[in-house]
Amino acid sequence: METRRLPRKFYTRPTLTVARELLGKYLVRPIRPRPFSEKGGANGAKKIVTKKMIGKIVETEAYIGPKDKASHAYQWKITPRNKTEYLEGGHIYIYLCYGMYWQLNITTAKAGQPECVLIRALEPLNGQKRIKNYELGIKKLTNGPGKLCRWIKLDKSFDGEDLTRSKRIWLEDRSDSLPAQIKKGRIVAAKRIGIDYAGKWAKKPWRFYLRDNPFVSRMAGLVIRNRHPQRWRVS
DNA sequence: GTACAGATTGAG
DNA sequence: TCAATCTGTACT
Repeated sequence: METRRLPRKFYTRPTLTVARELLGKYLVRPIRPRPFSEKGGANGAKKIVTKKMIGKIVETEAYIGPKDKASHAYQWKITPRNKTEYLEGGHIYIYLCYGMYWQLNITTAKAGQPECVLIRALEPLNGQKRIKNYELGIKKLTNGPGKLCRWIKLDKSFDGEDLTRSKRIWLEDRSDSLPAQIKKGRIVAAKRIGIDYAGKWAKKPWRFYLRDNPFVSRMAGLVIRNRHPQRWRVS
C-alpha cells in the first residue's frame, strides 16, 4: 500500500475546499506511551514500544477569519491563544475549550490569513482487529473534537506544529483504501456546532461530514452531491 | 487582582 | 435538555 503525506499545497487552498477534501484523509499519530517497560531479555533491559494511532477524518468545520464571527480571528483578533491560526496552511492551531477539551485545527490558506479547519470526528483504525465490539466501543472515543484529541493524545505542545514536517503527527493519503462515500461523491454540508452566538455566520453550511458514517458526532444537514467527484478523490 | 464566556461532553 | 468544569482573556 502506498501512502503519501499531504504536501503544503494541499493546505494552502481556499478553506472550504480543504475542509471538504480533508474528509477521507488519514490522521497519523505515532505515540510512545510513557516509557513503557517490558521484560526485554535476560538482562531485564527495557523496551520502548511505539504505537501508531490512525484515524480517517469523517467530520470537519471551516472557520474563515477575519470575516467569520464564529472564528477566533474575527476582525483580525489576535491573542497569545490564537496566534498560530495565522500560520501558513498545514500547521496546527490547538486550543483548550471549556477548560478541559483540546480542539484540533489545521490552518489553511497563506501565512497571515487566519483560516482553519476544525477536525470534529475520526473513524479510528488502530485496534480494529483487537476490539470485538469495534464500532460501539471505539466510536465513543473519537466522535467529537474534544474526544478525538484525548484519544490521539494531543495537547498545547502541538500548537504551531507543521504537519508537512512533524515526526509525531501528519496527514496522508492511502492508495488502497479510497473511502466509498467520497468515491460516490456524497458528503453532507450542515450548520456548524456550538456557535449560535455568531448571527448569520452560524447559519453557514460550513460543517462537512461523510454521509451515514457512524463515527460522525451529530448527523443533521443537507446532502450535497459532488458534481466533480474526481476532484475529491483521495489519491 | 476579578469576572466570565466558551468551536464540549455525558447524563437524563 | 441541561449543567459540570476550568483556562484564557479582558477588564478593574
